Amino acid sequence: MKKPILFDTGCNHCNVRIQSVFNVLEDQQLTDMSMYKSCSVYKKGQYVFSENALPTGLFCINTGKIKITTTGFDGKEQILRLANSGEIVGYLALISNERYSSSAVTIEDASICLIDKNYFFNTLATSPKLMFEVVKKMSRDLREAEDHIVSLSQKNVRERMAEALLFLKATYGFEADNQTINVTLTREEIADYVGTSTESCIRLLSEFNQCKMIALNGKKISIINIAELIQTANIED
Amino acid sequence: MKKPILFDTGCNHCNVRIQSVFNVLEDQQLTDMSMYKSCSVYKKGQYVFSENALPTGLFCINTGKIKITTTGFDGKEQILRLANSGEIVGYLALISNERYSSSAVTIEDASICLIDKNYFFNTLATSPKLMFEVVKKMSRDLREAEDHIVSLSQKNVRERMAEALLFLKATYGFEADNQTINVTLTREEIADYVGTSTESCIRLLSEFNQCKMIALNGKKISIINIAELIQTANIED
DNA sequence: TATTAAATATGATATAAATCATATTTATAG
DNA sequence: CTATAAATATGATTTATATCATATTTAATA
Repeated sequence: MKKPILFDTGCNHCNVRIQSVFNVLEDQQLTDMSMYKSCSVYKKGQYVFSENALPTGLFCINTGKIKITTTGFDGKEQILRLANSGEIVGYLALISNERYSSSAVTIEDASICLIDKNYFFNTLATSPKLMFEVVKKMSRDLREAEDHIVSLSQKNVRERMAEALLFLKATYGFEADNQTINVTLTREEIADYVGTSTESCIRLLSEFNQCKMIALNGKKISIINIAELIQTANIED
Repeated sequence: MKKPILFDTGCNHCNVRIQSVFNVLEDQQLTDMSMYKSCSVYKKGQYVFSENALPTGLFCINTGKIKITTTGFDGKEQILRLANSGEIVGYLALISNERYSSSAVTIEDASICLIDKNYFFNTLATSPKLMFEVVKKMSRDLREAEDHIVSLSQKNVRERMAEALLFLKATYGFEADNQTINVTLTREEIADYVGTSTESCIRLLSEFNQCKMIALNGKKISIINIAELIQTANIED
């Protein structure tokens, strides 16, 4: 489980700190934090943490993308959340002092820092600002989970698929061409997020492609007609 | 929107404070809190707060039961959470400083306290213990939401229905007879939690009844064979 | 580069569950 | 206590979507 430590520029110089919950810390606090974290490189598909393991700290994504998955009832994978650089992952089990209820797997090469548990808790206790940021992060995640529940309960697969594409765009943005979603997922992974079968996922993507709502290029998905995609997703206003 | 204030025994004497997040406060703090809260009586079916409204404080259930619902895409109701006495409700919008994304409706006569927003935030800022309790509450809710997502994604209606009955039992417990679930919901409300149609809900309950897993008496549901219900729910171990 | 495995694609079929329809029972309100 | 509405119950029908099957393409690995 040892990961090669690539670089250890201090957290105060971290290029994603502005997007992270640690944005509220003082420079000195960030310098201190550097001493209680280690940064590791992960190849695509590697586990960052695993279901049932005990947390030893908080993960913070420096570069790369991660999926948070949990194993369902017949071993079927469920993607609960997708995370991008700057985001913290694995805070739930850490804070509630439980084993991980989900796993984190890189969906592309990544470098991820692990902040020591005790150090994090101490900082949390002495920095109400940081605590508040963490709480806001939890609020967003909970709100997102609730939206997901409503979708799964009330929308059909077609609507959820359109919604998922918009969600991917919102999470990872576009590439330089301003229309290709900046993440590479297999059809099966998309299906595992949408809550459908891989075949249905493939069929719907291919249908959206024929409707000229999206364009497909291997695993890359481009959004051509976002207005129609929003309409297909049946989003409230 | 004025509610008759029934009683105002201080929070330090509150009979549900032991189950609540405020359990960690000192007696003096609870006495202080009493001055910044008002307690109101609600009849069954009344709104405690409504989607899109702005929070003015934190609700804490003294007696009674509440459903947290959100309106889905064709006006269909989705039950996101069920709360019992001692629980705080409406904390998400309050903390993240947003409008309510869901409504709270009493499912039986209730008395509910409203703790002033500013007072709550001040207490939160000065009591790391309370903050930690709130965070733990959020963690539990998020964890529960994630479990719900996996169920909705991967289980069929029959499994989810069995799971919902076990969930109701876990949330509200049994009545004195030790087998009747201590809450009264319509079939439609159960369907709105499970994510199915009212008819399917009715059919499944009636089927479970015929299988002698449960017994039905009007709206009251008794669990007769919990082992088989667990098996039907397809719960992991 | 050859070989194997994984991912994508698409058709055919089965089935779970929604929808529609209509009684019947139980609440609610006048 | 009666009238009216709401909730429960069940049958018939439709439909969305999973599952099974198999081909093709793409990626991984030796």
